[in-house]
Parts: sequence; C-alpha cells; structure tokens
Amino acid sequence: MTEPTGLRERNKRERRRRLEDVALELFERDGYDKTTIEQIAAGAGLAPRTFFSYFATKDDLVLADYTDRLHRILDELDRRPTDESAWDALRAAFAAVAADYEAEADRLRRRFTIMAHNPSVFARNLQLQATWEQALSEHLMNRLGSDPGDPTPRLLAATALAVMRASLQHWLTSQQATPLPTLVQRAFDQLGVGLNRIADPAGRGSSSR
Amino acid sequence: MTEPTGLRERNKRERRRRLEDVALELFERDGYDKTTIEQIAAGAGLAPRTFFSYFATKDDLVLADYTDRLHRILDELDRRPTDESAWDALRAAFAAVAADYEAEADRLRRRFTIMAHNPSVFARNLQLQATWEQALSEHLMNRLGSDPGDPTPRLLAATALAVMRASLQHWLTSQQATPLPTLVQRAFDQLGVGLNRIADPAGRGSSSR
DNA sequence: CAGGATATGTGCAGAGACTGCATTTTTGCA
DNA sequence: TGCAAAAATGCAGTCTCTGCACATATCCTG
Repeated sequence: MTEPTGLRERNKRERRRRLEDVALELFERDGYDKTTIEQIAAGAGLAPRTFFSYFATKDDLVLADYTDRLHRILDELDRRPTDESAWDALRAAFAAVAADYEAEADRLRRRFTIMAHNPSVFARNLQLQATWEQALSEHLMNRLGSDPGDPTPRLLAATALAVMRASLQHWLTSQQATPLPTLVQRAFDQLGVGLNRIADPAGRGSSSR
Repeated sequence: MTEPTGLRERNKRERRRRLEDVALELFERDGYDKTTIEQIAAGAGLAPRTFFSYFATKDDLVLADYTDRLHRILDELDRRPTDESAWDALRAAFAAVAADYEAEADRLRRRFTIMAHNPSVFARNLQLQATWEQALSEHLMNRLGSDPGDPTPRLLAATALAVMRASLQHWLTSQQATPLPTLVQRAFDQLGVGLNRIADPAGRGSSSR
C-alpha cells in the first residue's frame, strides 16, 4: 500500500518527525539563529552529521511538507472536469487546499512567525513556491493544450499562487476572521473575468459570474 | 547635487562596481559556488574582510541594484494621474520600467543564468521581490485609500509582480522575440477586466466595500 | 536462522561564509 | 600640516554543510 516496508521506513519517519518537533520548539524558544544543528540533533537523539541525511539544510526543517502540498494541489486540479475553464479549476483546487489549511492554522502561524523573522527561511519558502509555479505551469500547459512558447500557463500559475499567498497572509494576520476558502474564492473572483476569457478551453466565456 | 562628497564617495562607488564586475566574471567562468569571496576580493584588490562592508552576503553581489529598481517603479506609479484606475496605473508603470529592462537585456540574461543555476541567489531574488510586494502594497493602499485590513492592495501588488515576473521570464527565454513592454502590457490586459472593476477609484464597480 | 547485501548512522577533517573586535591606513578638513 | 572621522584590514572564532571512511542496523535469501 502506502507502506513500502516495515521497520526501516518507520524509524526514518519517526526520526524525521522528531527532528522537526525538536527544532520547532527550539526555534520558538531561543530563536532560529541561536539554535544550532548540533542542539537539534542532540534533542532528537541523533548525531549532528545525521541531521543532513534527513534535511538538506536548516531552512528545510521549517518547510518539511511542502512537496506534499504541491501534489495535493495538482491532484485537486486533475479532479476538476476538463470542460471547466482553467481559472475556475484553479479556483476550485486552491479553495479545496485552503480548506486543509484551516485545520492546521496553528502550525501555519508558528511557521509564519519564524519566516517573518528569518529571511533565509522566508527565502526558502519563496523558492519552493517557485517550484510550484513551474509545476503548476506545466500542468496547465497540458490542460490547455497550449504550446511551450505560450506564456499564458505561466501567467495563470503565477497569478493563482499570488492570490493564494495574499489570501493566506491576510488570513493569518487577521486572526482567521474569515474562513480561508472564502477569502481565496473571493480573490479568485476578483480577477476572474479577464482570465476566464483567455483560459476557457471551449472558448465560450461563461463560467464564474 | 546628488554627490554628497568627493573622493571618498567616488572611491566607494568605484570599488563596489569593481567587486561586482570581478564577481560576475568569475561566476560565469568558474561557477558561483566555486568562486570564493577571497578570490573576488583579491580580484578587486581588496582584503577579504572588506568585502563585507560592501555587500552583506555573496548573493547580494548579483542583485546589487534592486532597490533602485523598486524606487523606479514607485516613482513611475506616482507619476500616473490619480483618476486612473490602480490597475491601469500599474500597467503603465510596469511597462515603463520594462522599457528600461530592454536596454540591459544582456546583463539581465547573465543574472538570469546565474540565478537559474544557484538556488540561493534565486531565493534571494525572490526575497527582494517580496519586499517590493510589501512596498507596492502599501503604496497602493494609499492610492486607493483603503484601510489596512483590506487585502485588495496586496492582491494587486502580488498579481502585478507575478505578471512582471512571468513576462520577464518569457521574454528572456524567447530570445526577446517580442519587446518586453508589449509582453507586459498584453499580460496586464489579459487580467485587466476583473481588476479594473475592483481597483477603480471612481468606485463605479463597488470597490472593497 | 545464518550471513551477506544494503541502507543508515556516525566520527573526522575541512572548506567557506560571515561576525566581532582591535588596529592600521586613508581621506577630509580646519 | 595635523587631527578626527571613515574605511580597510587582520585575526580569531562560529556555524553550516560536504566528502569520506567506517560502524551498525535492517533486510532478505537460502
């Protein structure tokens, strides 16, 4: 199934999670910069050298599950009917993912705080988002059947991610006053009219409205 | 005028530029990672320690004039008539800046290459763009007279930058087939219908409440 | 269940970015 | 010219991250 093997994998996962937990705690207590990898490894009962076989960099500790998230979005996008306009599909996919975020508002806020105080982590976050943009963009290229030279998919991807980011930020700083999916959908709608026109596969510009 | 003093400032500028030049050259010849700060400093006739009084990090070397660019955008934005919709103003401002970019396509391409191969530089680039987003967002808040809780300015800023980034990338990878300002304006137009509705100061489209 | 194949953990040595501090050199100016 | 501010430099040290050799744990096959 989703379990390739037994003990070995289990331990690996276990240690990885332990490293994350210890790190988050130390980061919050002493600050990101003041926390050394040596301390983190010690806290997780591992040798410093071993840390780097779990995380490539210290930054990655904070953003461990990003790849999962990306796959989540792409899956959600695949689940949308093909006759739906790309923009509407993005809207729905991001709203669905936004719902996931609701469940872990706390964890997100902790990260957000660390990121806000640590340029390198923040930068790493953006960098990961850029890989999302790339992946999303390719995905949309297929969906739209556009050729590689067409900037439209990239534009759509970049815009959708910008919407998500802006919504997320607003949501976190506003103490989650409005549900995130609502914010996301609202933002998508604000931009929707123009984009539906260009991203509707059937060409009949009638979708969100 | 803009010259606070004579020789001292002059030398400082000189050395800064020399560091940049040497660095770019070495980066291209030996690769970013293989080039040490010691080498760069030596090439510019300075002590290694001195490097850090000119650039905070190695990354910054590649992205030296970013702050200037930001100011350029904000100035251009200020120059737009106040009865113009925010989106149209952004369109015009970015198109104007895009024209600047045309003049230095070569330099941009060199940077682009370095960034494409070096995650940390790329990340730093994104990080700087995030500060732009912040600044732009505040600027727009004033222009629109919206209150701090309104996500619209941030959404506008994020989207505009996404447009610029996507256009720039497309422009560089397509060998500058189409003039950048044209690409930028076209992309803005693709998104424009929905955004004009919300970002029109005249308020015809029931702005953000 | 033995025992080799393989994955994983660990210690060591070291490169290289970056910092704080004390000191020297350069430049601006009275 | 000579003094004060600014800039350059040297030095010691911290920390992240890497390569390599070796130890240990896990798995799998016979």
